[in-house]
Amino acid sequence: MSDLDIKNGGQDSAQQAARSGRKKAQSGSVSRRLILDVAAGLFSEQGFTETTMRQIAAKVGMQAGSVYYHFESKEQILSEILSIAVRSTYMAVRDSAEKLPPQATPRDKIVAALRSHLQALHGNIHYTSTNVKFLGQVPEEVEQNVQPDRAQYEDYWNQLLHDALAAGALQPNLSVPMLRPLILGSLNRTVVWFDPSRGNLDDLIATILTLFNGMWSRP
Amino acid sequence: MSDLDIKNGGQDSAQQAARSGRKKAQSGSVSRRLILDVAAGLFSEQGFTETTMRQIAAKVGMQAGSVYYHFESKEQILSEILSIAVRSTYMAVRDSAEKLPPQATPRDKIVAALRSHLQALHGNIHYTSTNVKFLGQVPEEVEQNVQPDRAQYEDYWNQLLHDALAAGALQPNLSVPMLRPLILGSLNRTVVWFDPSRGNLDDLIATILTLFNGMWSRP
Amino acid sequence: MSDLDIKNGGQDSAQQAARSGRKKAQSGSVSRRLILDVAAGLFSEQGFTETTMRQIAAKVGMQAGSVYYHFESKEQILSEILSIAVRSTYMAVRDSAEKLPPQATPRDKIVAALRSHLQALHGNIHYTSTNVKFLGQVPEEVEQNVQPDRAQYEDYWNQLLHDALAAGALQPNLSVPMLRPLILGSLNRTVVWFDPSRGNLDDLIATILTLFNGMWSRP
Amino acid sequence: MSDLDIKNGGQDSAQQAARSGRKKAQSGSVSRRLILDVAAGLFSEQGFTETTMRQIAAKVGMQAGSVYYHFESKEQILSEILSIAVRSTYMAVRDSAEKLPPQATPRDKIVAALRSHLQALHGNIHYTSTNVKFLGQVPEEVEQNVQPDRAQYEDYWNQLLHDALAAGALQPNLSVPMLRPLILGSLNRTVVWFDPSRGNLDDLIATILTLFNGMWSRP
DNA sequence: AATGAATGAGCCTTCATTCAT
DNA sequence: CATGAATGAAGGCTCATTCAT
Repeated sequence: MSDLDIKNGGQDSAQQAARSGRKKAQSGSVSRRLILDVAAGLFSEQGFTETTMRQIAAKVGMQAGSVYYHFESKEQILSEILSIAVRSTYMAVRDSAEKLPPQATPRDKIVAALRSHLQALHGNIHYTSTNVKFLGQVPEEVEQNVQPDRAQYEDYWNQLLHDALAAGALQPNLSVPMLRPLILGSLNRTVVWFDPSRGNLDDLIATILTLFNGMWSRP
Repeated sequence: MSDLDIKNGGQDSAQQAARSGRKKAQSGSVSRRLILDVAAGLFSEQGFTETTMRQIAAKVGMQAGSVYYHFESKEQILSEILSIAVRSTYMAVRDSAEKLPPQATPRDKIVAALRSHLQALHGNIHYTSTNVKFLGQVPEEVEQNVQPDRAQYEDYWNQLLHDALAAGALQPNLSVPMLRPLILGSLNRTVVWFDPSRGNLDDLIATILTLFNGMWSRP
Repeated sequence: MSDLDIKNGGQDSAQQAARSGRKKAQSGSVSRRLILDVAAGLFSEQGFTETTMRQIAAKVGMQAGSVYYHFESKEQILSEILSIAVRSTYMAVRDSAEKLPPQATPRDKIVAALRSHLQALHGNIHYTSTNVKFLGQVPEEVEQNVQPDRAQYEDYWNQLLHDALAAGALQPNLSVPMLRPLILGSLNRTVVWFDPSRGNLDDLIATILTLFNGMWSRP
Repeated sequence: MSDLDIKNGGQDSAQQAARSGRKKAQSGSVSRRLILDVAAGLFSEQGFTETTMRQIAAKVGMQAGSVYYHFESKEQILSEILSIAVRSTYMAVRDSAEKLPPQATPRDKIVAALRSHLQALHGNIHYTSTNVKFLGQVPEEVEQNVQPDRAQYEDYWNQLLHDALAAGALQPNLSVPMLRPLILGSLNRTVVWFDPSRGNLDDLIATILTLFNGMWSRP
């Protein structure tokens, strides 16, 4: 299981529910989203197992049993949170890299992606930190559910790095399969120790860019 | 709560029991150590809450109740695992940095510490990954118990980096309070994705040193 | 901790639920009251610690876990039983003493209280004997909960006896602080050995009045 | 189960152990008596079930397992405590009543017995209060063990009262089967509320004699 | 859509007891 | 005599989940 995450956010979680055709309510239910938000907050603070359905329900303002009208299980809630985290990060990162002017170099793209990943991470912290903190510790079934989303995002970074390597922008002795999880893991780990309300996110980004400066090939 | 941890861990107490040929009292330590090893393995794989005392006991080959002869609670087991992880890592890192020849530069020391931290991390993976994965998610009481050990290790790294900064070895715009958790967090995160049985640890170290090359001041 | 307690107990809350034809909320009270009744019976027969939640639940016809929907803990159940015992006894005793005609003497009041205390005691035996048997042996927390109720009832008897003493109805050398617990203790102890189904309660009362006849001042 | 208790003290508890012929040590072991004393203290303070073998052992200064060298079970300990309580009280009461001068009246005897019972009760409080508090709540097997001792003591009181009744010393309408448990119950209950370190035992006796003055036939 | 009530499986922990040494 | 270590049964309690209303 490698380190990478987040993106593309939730558009087909509704489809998913539709596909599975079961009773539950669809997409846009306000309650549904509220439950996800509340759950993401609790999961990221206390952990998945440590959070009870009753806690979630209480914070949403309903009874524990009522949550089951919107979700089939606690795991399904987690599953959707993780998907949202991965997809939304992916979308943000890809957008910021692709919207660069045509003359942007592979290095420019990577830098943009890096910055954007960190911004998405800390701008959506309940969802993303749930995702980051529980990587490799979620129930089998949930993992399988998010895996495709993760893979897609990983692939995007692989491509970014491959392009840069092919263009001679990276130190030639670097290997993408080692570099990608290393970079993403470093970024993701900031979720554990960096508090945007106490430190400046731009400072963090600057520090990371300085530290990682060694990856670029010397001119 | 910043990111840092681990080393050399725990073999001592086993050796200790072995060395001291004392008949009784220490013999129990065998069970004790066995429980810790087994628990560390299960915790790091499944999570603390997800691991049951019965699982631990079964793997050790005893009854669940029997574990309580050796430990007061499940939390105490976790607490000791974390302490072992942090302290052993600290010892290993400090030893490797301090045993350098006198003419070693601050940069040499940091490089040695980095390498040693990673080796300790992956050489004692059950203990260290329990520590790394659950940073910030352990029960209050346990956290308080390990906190002093964490702080000591953090301080050691702070000093290492401050010395280097004062000696002009680091980029002058880097700040230690940001750099230290960033570096340690990056290293620690490898616990989640790097598998020494599938990749080469020296390759990982080399890649990290290349990536982090940007932190040193240019000659 | 002195000796005193109990009365008229608990039928109220049932009546209350019945009276108020409210559809919901109170319907749960049926289970609640049933649990209290069953628990009181088991506690008084076997003891608090000796009684298991599973036993209570089984006799009520539910699962052990279900009891926790109605009560927070086993101790809370005990706590409510004791309160019901003490309060109901108090109410019964006070009512019977206060409803006497205006020309009733202090001695008449005490006799009425005595009789009423015994009737409450044996008319609500599960609750009251739980209270009597465990006096001074209940968990700290529970004790604190019932203490105010006990104190109130004790005070009532103190007043009864003081009035009689002041009116010259009692032997002048008797002291209320010694007399009150002695009398109430004697009455309460009947809970242990007197079985109304085998002996006649009025006979018991008559015997007690004869035995205690020494407390009144000789004409 | 009626109310009555205590006497004759322990003489054949040794015989008992001998009879049962099992491994355990006999009679006079210092440890044995120490265990009984400690256990009696803990039982009377905390209750039987609430007291653990480890607590007893710790207070005696040994390991839990070691207690089993002296006693076969926790219940056996309780059993012996109860026997000691009942027998020692019986002996004290009988002695004080029988040592009266020949011209002593039945009433004199009863008064002496009453006084002596209270003195034994509060002079041996750990044993006697264990006995008094747990009346009717001890395990079946233990109850059967003490029952003969109880019966013997009850019979002694029955005889005392019958003699007095036959001699016209008591109110003729009193019945012994009701009077005896009532008297003994009243006395025993003092165990719960009377603290000899805070009140004077002679005052208590005087108060009781005044209160109970109604039982004697009027001259 | 939501709730009150209950289920049932499982968890951590306690504790009397056993037994080889 | 005594202990260290372990057993195994049980206990209080939690919690995801269900379901009739």
